[in-house]
Amino acid sequence: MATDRDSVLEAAVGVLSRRPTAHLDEIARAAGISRATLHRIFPGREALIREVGALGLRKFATALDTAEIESGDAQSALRRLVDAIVPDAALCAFLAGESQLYDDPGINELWELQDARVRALFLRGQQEGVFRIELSAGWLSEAFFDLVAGVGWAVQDGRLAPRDSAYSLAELFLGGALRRPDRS
Amino acid sequence: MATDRDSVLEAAVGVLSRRPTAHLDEIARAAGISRATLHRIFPGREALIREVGALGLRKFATALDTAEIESGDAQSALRRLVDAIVPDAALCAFLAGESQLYDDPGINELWELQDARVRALFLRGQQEGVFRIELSAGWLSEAFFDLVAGVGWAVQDGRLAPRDSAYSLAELFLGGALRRPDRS
DNA sequence: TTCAAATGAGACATTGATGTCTCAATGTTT
DNA sequence: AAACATTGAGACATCAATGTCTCATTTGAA
Repeated sequence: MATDRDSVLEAAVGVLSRRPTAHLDEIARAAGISRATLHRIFPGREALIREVGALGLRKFATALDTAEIESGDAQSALRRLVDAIVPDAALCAFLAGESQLYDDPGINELWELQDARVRALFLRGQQEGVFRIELSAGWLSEAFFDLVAGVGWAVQDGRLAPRDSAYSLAELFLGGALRRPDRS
Repeated sequence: MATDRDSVLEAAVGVLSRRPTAHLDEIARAAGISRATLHRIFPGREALIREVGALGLRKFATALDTAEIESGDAQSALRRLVDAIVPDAALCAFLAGESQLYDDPGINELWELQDARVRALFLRGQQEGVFRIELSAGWLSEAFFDLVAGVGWAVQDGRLAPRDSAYSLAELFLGGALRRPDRS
């Protein structure tokens, strides 16, 4: 089902999430195609970047669906989300770094939509008494995304083992850095 | 004491941390000088970026010094670090996003130095029984920096009130998102 | 095998940012 | 006031990346 376009986009992410200013030459080489073909698929750099962003948001939305974040208790939902999103953490890292993506109205709208779902998850968790209410749902949502992007970068650069990534993300975000003195 | 160069660099951070590809025109305007003068101070774009990076690392090192992260118990040290670094969070956001900065050996060495100090803080905290040992000191250090950068972005874009930033950062990182059921 | 489509390699033009220069205007020192 | 230094504005030249084109080669289908 992964069309030709998508496989090129995947390769582009690998390059662009590290160096957002990489030349088209480099992206084409990473995708195993020539610059000419790359240009035949995507009319230009701008279009390519936009498509990568759209792919990222599609995958993000799919992860939210897969995790069924609207169901069950909020903590389990968030843990499911972590598991679903970690494989695409590099894509999130790209989304986080490419702030100019959000100049595009279509992209921005799609982002707002997914972001609202995550914020709603935290709000729900706060109402359920699961998440802390001293921190705003907006900040929890933003910080979560920052950490997902951080995982993406760390894994790509080999500073974090992929095996550990979901655990490290979930434990730090949910439990914080402090050791709990009262683990019954 | 803030030389002319530094005031220009501060202005550059404001622009570059948002849009890393901003033109020199824009940076010059933000600094209130002409492109010609900007060019007289910094020989070129590359030099400017490098200087911004160096300023960021200098400020980061100063924050570590100010917070005396090598003294006292680890948790208090980290809280002092949060207070010391939050005013320069935008600079850290720039450092986090500009990965190509670390191609420069001088910059990279300076970064490694400061990063090692932060890692040592977490390691010490783990040995003191303050920080969780299930998460590696390296990951704690990286995640902390990710959140500092996240605070920088959020404050710059008006999504987080500067007043709340230190509290939000410290509480989330140290205590996590979960409400503690057993707060005696 | 043969024809059609897609691809890769490279040449070339275009474009936009950067780097360099001059000069008039402003500000500063003596 | 006069000499000096600094700045801003603008006109170029330069350069690197992108966009466009052609053509030989490969691939795939009939």
